[in-house]
Amino acid sequence: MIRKGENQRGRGRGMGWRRMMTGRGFRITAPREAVMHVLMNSNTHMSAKEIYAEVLRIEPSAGLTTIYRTLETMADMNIISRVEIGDKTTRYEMRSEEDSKHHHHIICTNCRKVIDYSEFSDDEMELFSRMTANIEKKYNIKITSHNVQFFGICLECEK
Amino acid sequence: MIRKGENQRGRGRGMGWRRMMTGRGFRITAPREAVMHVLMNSNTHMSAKEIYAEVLRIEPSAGLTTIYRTLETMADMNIISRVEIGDKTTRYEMRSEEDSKHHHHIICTNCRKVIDYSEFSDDEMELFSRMTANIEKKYNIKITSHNVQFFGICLECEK
DNA sequence: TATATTAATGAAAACCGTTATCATTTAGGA
DNA sequence: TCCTAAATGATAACGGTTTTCATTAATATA
Repeated sequence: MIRKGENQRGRGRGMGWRRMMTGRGFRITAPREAVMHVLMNSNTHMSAKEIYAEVLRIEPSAGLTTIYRTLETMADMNIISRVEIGDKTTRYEMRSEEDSKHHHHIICTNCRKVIDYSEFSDDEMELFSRMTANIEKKYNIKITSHNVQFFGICLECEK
Repeated sequence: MIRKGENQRGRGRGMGWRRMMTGRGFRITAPREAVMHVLMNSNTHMSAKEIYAEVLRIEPSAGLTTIYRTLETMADMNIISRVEIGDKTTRYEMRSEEDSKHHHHIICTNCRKVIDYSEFSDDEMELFSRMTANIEKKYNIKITSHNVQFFGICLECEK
């Protein structure tokens, strides 16, 4: 059982979510604590069902519906990020200060494994902001984010 | 009714699909003709259901299942492209010679409208091939394709 | 601290895009 | 023209997600 406020690995980091929630009139509940706990202690991109399985170990009475609702809420508040990798399952990952460092995904089209890629060179950074600016001007649209995926076949699947 | 071989807008272009199919032992059937006809005369990214609705006007006896199978087949053969825009529906677009020019998508997160973006400057092109090479070396993985999406709010949704 | 208010929850059913099953039809080579 | 495997269409199944609704519980307030 988790005592509220307690958080081994996530101490300090990623702790702002409670304030973000209460600040917007949302309540701090046991299922929400559990979901955040799981996500903060995970370094992979988890599906709702995977998160649910972990949450059950902490909050055995939790329902899958609530997991979906919590993830939706958290993502809308930019506390976590949705990750789409091409199968029709939405995955999620933390987005606390440092973790939110912008990154792209490398996806194995065979096993759907995902590798994060965040070592952007200066010209990569610059090019993307230039592309964004170009698009905004040309199409008169406000770009809020972008998503870059590289597809391939990973080592294990290759052999 | 469509006569086989006839194709107003798609004349010449995109006509190679029959050969690609027969060459690989696939048969030319009425539903397949209809799906290709619809896609060749469309300039938007259509879902299976949208394509089905159009196909019914040409081949009223066609079944939705066949549409899904045809799209799957065509996409696997690189005759058409799958387009994922974040809702969980796969969309498709033609991929004949000129049309297959590599392009990215700008997606309105409100109405899910998609704008194609294909004006790649030389340094954009070069940067992407450099990124690809970097990733292949660093992660020892063979990259086969990439996907770039820009998200924002389109003009109509903005007002 | 007790209470009232309303957000949040969990169970169940509904939903929606897509896929599997299977008997029937048909394209295209013999 | 006939044969045979490929393709089809109807139906049911599937998997992820959302809706519904009665119940529970977090927090503002007295």
